[in-house]
Amino acid sequence: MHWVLHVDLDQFIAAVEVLRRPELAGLPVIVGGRGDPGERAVVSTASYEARAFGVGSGMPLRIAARKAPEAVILPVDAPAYLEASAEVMAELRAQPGAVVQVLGWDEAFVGVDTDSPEAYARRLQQAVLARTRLHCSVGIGDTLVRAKIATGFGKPRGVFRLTAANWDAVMGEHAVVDLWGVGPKVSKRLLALGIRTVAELAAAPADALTAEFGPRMGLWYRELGQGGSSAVVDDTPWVPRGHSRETTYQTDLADPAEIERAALALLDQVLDDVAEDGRGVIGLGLKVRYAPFTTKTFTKRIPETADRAVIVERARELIARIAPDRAVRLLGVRAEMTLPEDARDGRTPTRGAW
DNA sequence: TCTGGGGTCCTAGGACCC
DNA sequence: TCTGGGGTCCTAGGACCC
Repeated sequence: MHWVLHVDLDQFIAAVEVLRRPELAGLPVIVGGRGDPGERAVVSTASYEARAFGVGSGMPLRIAARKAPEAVILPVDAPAYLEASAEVMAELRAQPGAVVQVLGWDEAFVGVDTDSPEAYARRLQQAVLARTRLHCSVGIGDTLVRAKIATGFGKPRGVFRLTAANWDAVMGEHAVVDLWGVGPKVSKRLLALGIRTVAELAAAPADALTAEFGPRMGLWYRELGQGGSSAVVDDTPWVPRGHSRETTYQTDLADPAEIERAALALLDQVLDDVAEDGRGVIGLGLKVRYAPFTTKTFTKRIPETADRAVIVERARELIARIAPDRAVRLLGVRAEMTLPEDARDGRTPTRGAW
């Protein structure tokens, strides 16, 4: 029988840091920003010991340091995590019969035909541990959505199975926000329709949902409430659609000339990233956060044939739209890229892989 | 509490064309 | 001046994920 496994490394970033600093084992460890709690930055990952103090991902580093004064705070070292991630994914691909779809640094779907998915999952955990000294949790499902949600019930270091057989019993009374792809905003709009639980979403009339969310998303949310339908793990290599760089400045920028310089510097990095992929630019985006928290985005199409000088010229047109009299806290530049020939049929895995 | 950085996809509305 | 229906492209904004 075909199964979808969802593999998720436990406290991945913190675990990688502890591996190379064994003296940190058992201590509260927080990884975020440049490791300086005095700066504007947030927590990337906290170890379980740090989580016991109420520290969690996305929390401002300053607050985290206040909650867990004893914690060791480390800077983010992306290349190290990327390397560890590659080892993990290679081990997943080495499992017998495994089709692997990577979702991020620390998680992947594994499609496999087996009669005992739990035994397969346990062997997979052992293999990953033996190769990387990292622990993971595994969700087993008959759909991608169920496997993904199952993992949360298996943490840490566990295995949990979620299928059509126990979906209602396990998830029916959960709030819709516990579903993968339903956040606080959609949750609120659903509540306004009288839908609070997963079971209520699963049974909601389609026309009410499509009226609120459109034909595509409306039906998708209902399917989500039912546990999803796709069970296809797609190992087609991921093709990035674009690149972006974003910086929050430690002190707000007020001088327009300085703002322009900062934006052009980000653009330079983004264009280097695009060039590294050997692709062209078909769109530009400029994101501005005026202090304190108002964010605006400007976008522009770019002819596929534009060279770097032309792209920079178009970018200047966007930069010129930044309000000259407002302090800027964050700038972000995004480039949308041409798709390579073999990816233009829309078959590459995206969110549509569901 | 005071909010990072890198991504993806969806929708609405206006411009423009036939 | 009033005016249908359908299509595509562009821009802005929203939402979500890790």
